[in-house]
This record gives sequence, structure tokens and C-alpha cells, in this order.
Amino acid sequence: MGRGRVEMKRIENKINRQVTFSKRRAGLLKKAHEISILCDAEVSLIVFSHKGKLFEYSSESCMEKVLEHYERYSYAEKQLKVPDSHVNAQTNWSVEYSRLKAKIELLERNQRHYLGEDLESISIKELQNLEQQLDTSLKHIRSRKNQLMHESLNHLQRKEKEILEENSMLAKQIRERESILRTHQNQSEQQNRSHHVAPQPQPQLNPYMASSPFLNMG
Amino acid sequence: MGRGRVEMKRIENKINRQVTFSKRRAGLLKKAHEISILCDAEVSLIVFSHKGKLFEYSSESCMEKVLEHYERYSYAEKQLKVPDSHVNAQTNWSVEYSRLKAKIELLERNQRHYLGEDLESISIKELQNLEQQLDTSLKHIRSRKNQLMHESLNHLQRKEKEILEENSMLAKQIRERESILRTHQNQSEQQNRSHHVAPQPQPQLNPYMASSPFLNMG
DNA sequence: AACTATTGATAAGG
DNA sequence: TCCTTATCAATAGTT
Repeated sequence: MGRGRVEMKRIENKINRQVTFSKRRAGLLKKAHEISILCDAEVSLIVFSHKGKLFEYSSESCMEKVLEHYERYSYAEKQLKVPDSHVNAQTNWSVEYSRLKAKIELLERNQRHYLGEDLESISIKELQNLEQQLDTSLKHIRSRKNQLMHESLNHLQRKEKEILEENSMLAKQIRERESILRTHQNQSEQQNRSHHVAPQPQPQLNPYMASSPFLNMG
Repeated sequence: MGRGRVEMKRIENKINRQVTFSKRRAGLLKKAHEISILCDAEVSLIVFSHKGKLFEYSSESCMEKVLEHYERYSYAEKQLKVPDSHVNAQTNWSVEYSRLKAKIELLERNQRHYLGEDLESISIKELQNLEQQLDTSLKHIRSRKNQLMHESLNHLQRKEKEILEENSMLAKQIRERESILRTHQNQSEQQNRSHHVAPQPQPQLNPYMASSPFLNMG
């Protein structure tokens, strides 16, 4: 297609290669899409340009979905084909990778169900199980929440009591200080009758201000 | 290309779809190969047929290589990180492995929470979020369950109606058969007054037996 | 699976 | 990158 036949080998001219790449890439992506629509197929196409730029097509909403499908499928195939005999380091990693991917896929699917999403695919029986499960979960969660709130309440009540006690102690100290000051004043008045000393104004006490300067008076 | 334009929608005819699938699949794989050769690109193509059979092409020796490249690339893109160029295959696998492990751990932790387990480690605020989340999930699940049960009910009601109609049709046919028989009996009696013919016993009709022999009476 | 009429992809050129 | 056009590969429909 196009003017003249093309030889099946790397296009050495850089510009030509770039142009052909972008044309054929568009065509390839289009055809990938078409087969997925026409034939109801699940398609994933990944293309890295020579320079390392990524282009991709996925028939599904998310590429990972197809890749996970692939990993699961090829994992199952490998399990059937290679019965644990001649395994090198490379396959070990691949197998492990596929296994983890499959596990993640399963967990994510479950999570969606726990979040009430993606429910179209599950049967009435499974829905009932799920409902019962979440009902039980909610009971546990509410019970734990109540417990925590009770503990929190108790803690606050203890704290309040402590602060009140401290408060009354501070008030007592203030009264003592007052009486001492008054005694001193009386003594001063007796010693220097010619001077008039005005009474000191009382500062307001904030009962919750733990770092009040009065604390340092103990 | 081909005789007449094709509409871009799922081919409903199963045979046609299957044939088109295998033709276009071959074309797609060929083109994927061609672009990888001509333009020196790294290509991976995964196709699952409607029935779930896998077909794949990879320009590299091993599909996993491309997928790994993809995962690294898209993961890096997501993380907005610059892909470090000086990493060997070993560290790649290690990084990928621990990434997956971490993901699984997180998912499993979440799952335990959704199942009302392992609640000691989470705060009141998180518990409240969880409670609200599961409450919403339960609403969705119950709504979906109700929908399914309604559909099931409607289906059964339609079925019942159909069966009742069939039933009454069968009853009508029986009445017709009876009257024909009676006519014949009368004729026989008139022709052979010397013979006494006993009335035929009525067979019991099972209303749900669709394959009743009466169906064949037209 | 093979054939073939027709379309659509694309190489080359601007 | 986009447009145009000549060419031919891909393929839809048929046998």
C-alpha cells in the first residue's frame, strides 16, 4: 500500500522512519480498536518508539485490566506447561510477578465489591453473602467506635476532674498569697504611717491555663 | 477494504464475527510486526477473543520484557518521577516486587477493615469514615439485590402467564377432541344400535407438562 | 480455505 | 504535522 513495495527491514533514513512510524502507528491503533469493536475482543497494544516514547491502546477502560488478565492467563498457562522443573531466575521472577499481579487483581475486585461498586457481575447469592458480611463488619465497627468513644469520654472526665482539683489548689494558693500580702501591708502601715499604699488589683485567673505564672509560686 | 463498507459495531452473526476476527487478527499481528521492524519500535499486542482465547505478539524475545517496560514507564509517569537510566534488570525486579508487595499489604489491610477486623489500630475519625462508607456500600448492595430479585420475579410472572395461556389452549384442544369423539360415538351408535359403547375415561391433564402428547394434535 | 471485488492504508511528495 | 494522490495490501462477501 502506498507507492511501490516496501522492503521489510529497518528504515535507515531517520525522517522517513519517523513519518512512517507515526502513520503506521495511527493505523495500527485504529485497527486494534476496530477489531475490539467488531469482534468483541479485549485488546491491548503497547508501542514504544525508537526514542522510547510510549503509545498505547486498550479496549478496556484501563490498560492494567488487560495486562492483569494477560498475567493471569499466562501464569495459568505456565503452571500447566512448566511443572516446576527447569526454572531459572528469570522465570522465577516472572512467575512471582504474575502471582502478585493476580493477587492484586483479586483484592481490588473484592475491594470494589466492599465499596458497593461493580455489582453488575455478581449473583443474588453472592450479593446476599456480601450484605451479611458487611452487616457483621458494621456491627464490629460500631461496637469498636462506641468503645473508643467511651474511653475518650472517661479520659476527658478524668482530665476534667484533675483540672478542677488543680484549679481549686491554685485558688487556695491565691488566698494564701493574699493573706500574706495583707499581713505585710499591715506591718508596713504600722511602720510608715505617713505613706498611703493602695491595695494591689487582683488579676483574673484562667483555670485552664496550665502554664499560668502562678504555677511557679509553689 | 473488502466488498462494501462495514459498520463500526459488534458483528452480531457469530460465524461472521469469528471469521472476521481471525482475518483481522492476522492482519493486526502482521502490522504490529511490520512497524516494529520498519521503525525499530518495541511493540506488544495482546488480544483476547470474545471466548477468552489469548493471541499475542511481542517484538521482543519475551512479552514480559515489554510489559515490565510499560509498567515502569507508566508507574514513573504516575509518580511524576524521572525514570532512572542506570538500573539493571535485577533492581528493576526488586523495585517492582516491593512495589507490588506494598500494594498487596495495603489492600489486605483495607480488606481486614472492610471485614470489621483489625480495628484496634484505627482512630475514631477513620472508624467513622469506614462506617459511613460501608453504610453506603450496603445501600448499593441492597438496592442491586432488590433490582435482581424484582427482575427475577417479573421473569417468573411472565413465565407463569405463558404457561397458563398454554394451559388454557390445551384445555380448549381437549374440549374439541372430546366433541369430535362424541360425534363419532353418536354416528357409531346410530350405525350399530345392537352394540353398547362405554364412554372413554378422561385422562388427567398436567398443566405444566409442555411436552404433552396433546401438543401434536394441531 | 480459496477467490476476488472493493476499500482503506500508506509511501511519496509538497 | 497535514494534504494529496497513486498504489496496493487487507479484507468482506461469496463459493
